Amino acid sequence: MDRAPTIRDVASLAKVHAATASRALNPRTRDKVSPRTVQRVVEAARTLGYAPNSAARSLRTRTSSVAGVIIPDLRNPMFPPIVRGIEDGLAEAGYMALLGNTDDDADRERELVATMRGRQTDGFILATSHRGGIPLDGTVPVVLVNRRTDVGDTPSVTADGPAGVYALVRLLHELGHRRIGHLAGPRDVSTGWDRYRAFQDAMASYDLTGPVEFCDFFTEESGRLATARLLDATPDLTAIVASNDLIALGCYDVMNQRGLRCPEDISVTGFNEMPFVDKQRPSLTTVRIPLYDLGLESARLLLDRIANPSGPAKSVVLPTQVIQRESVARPSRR
Amino acid sequence: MDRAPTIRDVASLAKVHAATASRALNPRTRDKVSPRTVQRVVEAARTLGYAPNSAARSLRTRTSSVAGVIIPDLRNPMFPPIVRGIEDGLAEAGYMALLGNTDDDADRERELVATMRGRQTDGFILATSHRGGIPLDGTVPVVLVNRRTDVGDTPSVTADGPAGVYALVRLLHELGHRRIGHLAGPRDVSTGWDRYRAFQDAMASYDLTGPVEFCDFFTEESGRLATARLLDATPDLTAIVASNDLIALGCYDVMNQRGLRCPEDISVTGFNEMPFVDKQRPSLTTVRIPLYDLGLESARLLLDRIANPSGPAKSVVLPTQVIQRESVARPSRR
DNA sequence: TTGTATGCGTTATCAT
DNA sequence: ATGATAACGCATACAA
Repeated sequence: MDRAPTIRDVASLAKVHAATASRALNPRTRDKVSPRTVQRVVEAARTLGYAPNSAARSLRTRTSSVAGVIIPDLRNPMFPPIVRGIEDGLAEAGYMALLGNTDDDADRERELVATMRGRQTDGFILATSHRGGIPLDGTVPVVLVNRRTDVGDTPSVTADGPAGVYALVRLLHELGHRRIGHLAGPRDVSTGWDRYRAFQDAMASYDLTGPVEFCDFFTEESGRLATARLLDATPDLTAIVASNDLIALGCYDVMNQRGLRCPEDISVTGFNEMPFVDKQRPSLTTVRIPLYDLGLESARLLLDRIANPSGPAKSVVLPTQVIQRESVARPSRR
Repeated sequence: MDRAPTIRDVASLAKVHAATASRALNPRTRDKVSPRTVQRVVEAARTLGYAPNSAARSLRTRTSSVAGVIIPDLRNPMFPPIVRGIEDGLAEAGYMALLGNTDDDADRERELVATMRGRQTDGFILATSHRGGIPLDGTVPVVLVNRRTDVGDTPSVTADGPAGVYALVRLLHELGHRRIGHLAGPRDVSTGWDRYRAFQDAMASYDLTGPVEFCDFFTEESGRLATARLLDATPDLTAIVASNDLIALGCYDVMNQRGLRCPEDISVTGFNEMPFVDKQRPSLTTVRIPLYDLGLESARLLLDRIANPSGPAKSVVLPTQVIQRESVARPSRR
């Protein structure tokens, strides 16, 4: 278990000075070295199996080729595809991801950011969900994925949720539904809030208004509670637009408990196609969000920000797609 | 955008030398400094918002408090809970995880390991699945999670798959099934192979033998292909034990296509409870594997190995639990 | 084009 | 108990 070769070992094998070896090995400075020397150094590096010590490099250059990725909880099925996209995007530039889960705890988030900054993270991708400010002071590049802040000075990559909501409401309207309710997401989460507003707008465009109940969280349990309130307040609904799939599944549960059939009695739609919702009973109509691409684009945007920190704070919006399944049908007389 | 405070800033604020500040801030050397000095230094660090520069620390100590975690694909629902457990386990010791996906490509795996080693990774947790050797030379601590190698000199954390298979076969036998088939996982994956052997053993213990078809991958598509072969070869089966849930879902598909009902015609069991299989049609009987705990224990085991590299190569086996649902029933006359 | 010198921030060793 | 000093490996400004 002898020590790993350093650049001095490479240099002495190539019979040059360490500085020259460094220049020869770095693509950016390679043109300042004669081709023959480059050749010798590269050869020496290969035979020794040299790999640069990234700690030393980080210390010297103040960069690490590592990005911090902070999400609420990897077990939420939204995030694995996003994170995978992020990693693939970062890998395109030789970057790696340092992953942290906050469990939606703002203190934990601040703590993670601090720890990661101590680890020389070159930038952050935040997928945490609150609409409030971000725990960063603008001295380090940040990209938001699947969320925006209200003050729009942070680059973000989001899906066009409102367009998806419009499409769902249009679908239900075309099927003949007029009494449509909404199970909204938390008010302080940008995606939930955007969908709520889009729902109101879409309904208004058909000269309708619909009852709304807000969920405290994007969970089945919150969905159950809100569904109960919604059905108690407005028993004659024929369709329910849920702010995401988990809430829709909670809605399924309450409907089952109450002996209401889907879609015969009430049509239900979700949002954010989750794995296996096509195999639910009934299979769930939902909106597919290009999660992997959201991650991929956010990584590219971050790399762009790192390379060019003072550029404009671009935002990227990706299209969504309605996936119609068994959970919606024409309303029946009730 | 002024520079982050260094330990010298902390030291000068606390009116001590940098070396003393270092000792005061490091829990391991804190007892070599007078309590009053520790107090002053800690206070100074807090007021400055000091966070140690981990690149400098790594360079000096040759450790990074970072572990490499290598998995096939985060989008496989097995892995998010495992990775989350790993991260929580690592966090207990101030470690973070550097995550890499191999897509089951051995070259990619080697490449990732090399890159991560260059980043001063203190150890590795491998969740990749092949039974062959690992791409590491024994100079760096490694723990396998949810897999074993055939040469048992690498510490591992696995679930007791064979016990789960036994329990499933016993359940089916008690319900009255005698013609039970197995959709086995890939031969070169330890979990699949172990379950295959456990199936044979369990069947033999009831003086039965059952037809087996191997899947090339743990996917729905592989499950569909193998199910078709199994049913073609042995049409009179009353129960099918699938090597995991995805394969079982593929089995559902083929049964649907062929007009076979589950469980009326054939009972089906999965393995590795995946999210939402309780909401499938019919809800799937499966074996729950403590994925989060698998990750947590593997992190602890790795930390143990890092602290004590020459100790024995412990392996941890965690219990599994059968979750009985609608997909199994007494066999009907056919 | 190449060599020399220096410092990034931390901690281990030695001296006080 | 604390201070002084050096070294980890690399990249760069400057000199040659």
